[in-house]
Amino acid sequence: MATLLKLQMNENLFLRDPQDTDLGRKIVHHSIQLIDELGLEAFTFKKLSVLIGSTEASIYRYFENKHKTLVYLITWYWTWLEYRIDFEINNIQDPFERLERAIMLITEKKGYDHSFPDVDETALQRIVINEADKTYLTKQVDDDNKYGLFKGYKTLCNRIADIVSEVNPDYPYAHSLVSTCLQAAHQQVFFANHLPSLTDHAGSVEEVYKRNFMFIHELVTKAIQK
Amino acid sequence: MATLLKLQMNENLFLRDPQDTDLGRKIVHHSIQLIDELGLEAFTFKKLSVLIGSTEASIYRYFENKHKTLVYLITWYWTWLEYRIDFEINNIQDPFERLERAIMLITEKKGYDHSFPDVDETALQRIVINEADKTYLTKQVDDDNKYGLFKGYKTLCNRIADIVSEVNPDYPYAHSLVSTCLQAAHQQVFFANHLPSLTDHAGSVEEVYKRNFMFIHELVTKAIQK
DNA sequence: CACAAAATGATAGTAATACTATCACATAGG
DNA sequence: CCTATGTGATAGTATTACTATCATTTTGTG
Repeated sequence: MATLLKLQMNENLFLRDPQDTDLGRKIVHHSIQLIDELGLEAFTFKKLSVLIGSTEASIYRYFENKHKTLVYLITWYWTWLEYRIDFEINNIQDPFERLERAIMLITEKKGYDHSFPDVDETALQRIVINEADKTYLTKQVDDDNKYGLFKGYKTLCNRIADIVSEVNPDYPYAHSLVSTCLQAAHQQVFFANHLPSLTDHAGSVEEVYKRNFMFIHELVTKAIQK
Repeated sequence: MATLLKLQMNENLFLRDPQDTDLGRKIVHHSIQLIDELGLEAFTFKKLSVLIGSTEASIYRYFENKHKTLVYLITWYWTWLEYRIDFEINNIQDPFERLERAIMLITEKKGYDHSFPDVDETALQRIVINEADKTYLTKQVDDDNKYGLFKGYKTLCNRIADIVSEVNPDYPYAHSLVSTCLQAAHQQVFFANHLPSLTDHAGSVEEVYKRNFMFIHELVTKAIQK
């Protein structure tokens, strides 16, 4: 039986902490379900309120708007991913092996994590694939950044860039390389599903993920080779 | 004096060809200006119609909705970029040099091209940086793809992937590598402007673009090295 | 257990958005 | 000249993205 855990989230992501109440947890759980099902554009607080048998007004007490809700969910995912990387490479000494494990974790298909019963990580990974870029591709990106809304992503990126620098301290593009690979990790899956001529990954879902791991692993390895 | 040119666009991108009439050209010209200024979310046909002294109804006769308008503009950019690559590498024999020129063209900051007087390529490049991913990150991506709306992007990607394969026919991820680099080419600029801890590119605008060229050039070169 | 405080629900209302429809007017080409 | 096409003017609708108010329920604390 897994230990129940709670990830610490930046307070500017919400008005009332959704992890603290029944309604809050319902909002998180069902917004994942509904964004996955409808996509961000068709997702509304009205539809969500009907789904969970509550009201728009109540949901607005937790999240300022649907954009902040998305940023919250996506940030939760990055924070969770960083936690999993930390956990897994904790007692590995060899920097290169640490890097390999990290690449494995960012490129693998996610399953349900029993430590977080309200979050369907499989659905959330699909949301990351389809919607994550929309968190920052807005006119308010600088404001949002000022309030620390992207700290989860930046911390994750820096964490992995540090490992890159452990392997090769002279490689000058560690951050660019990692942010590029984090992007490719989900973008290539999207392309394999919808615009297959933009990738070389084909076959079953498992094969796509496996091939994507090999592509990114090789890309990173060669890029930072001394 | 430059020759005036017209890029052939997929007919499913519009209801009436905006390149054929005064109003159409005004719509293209000012939608670039307005999306650049307001961002896609705040851009509306109402605001555009006021700006060009026309009406919403008239604009709807050219484009089905603002999403299609964006796809049209972004596709125009990819088509233009491919034309420029073709033009520039036309009489270069060495595959590696052809590839280098292509990477230069996808990563360089764009200036105004007098062959297309209605299009402000500098503003359009900013739109590509901020909004391009939104063309396909939607629930209707498969429908849109069926109607050929992404052909411009796919053709460009394949064109460059072919050059990659000329340099190294055994590299198995030519398409993935190119789509990843096309993405990085604008994403890294966005990060340098708004989320600088996600890149290693800093300094003046010119330095950011130059460093990004070097990053991507090195990434590709090492990736496809035999 | 009582009571105050906090959370939720019910309801209403508003400005803006994303369209669609209709009809009149302009004009451009054959 | 006259017809077809394009454009403008105007109106209307359902939905969205909120905000506000007040009643009711739940909860934590003394």
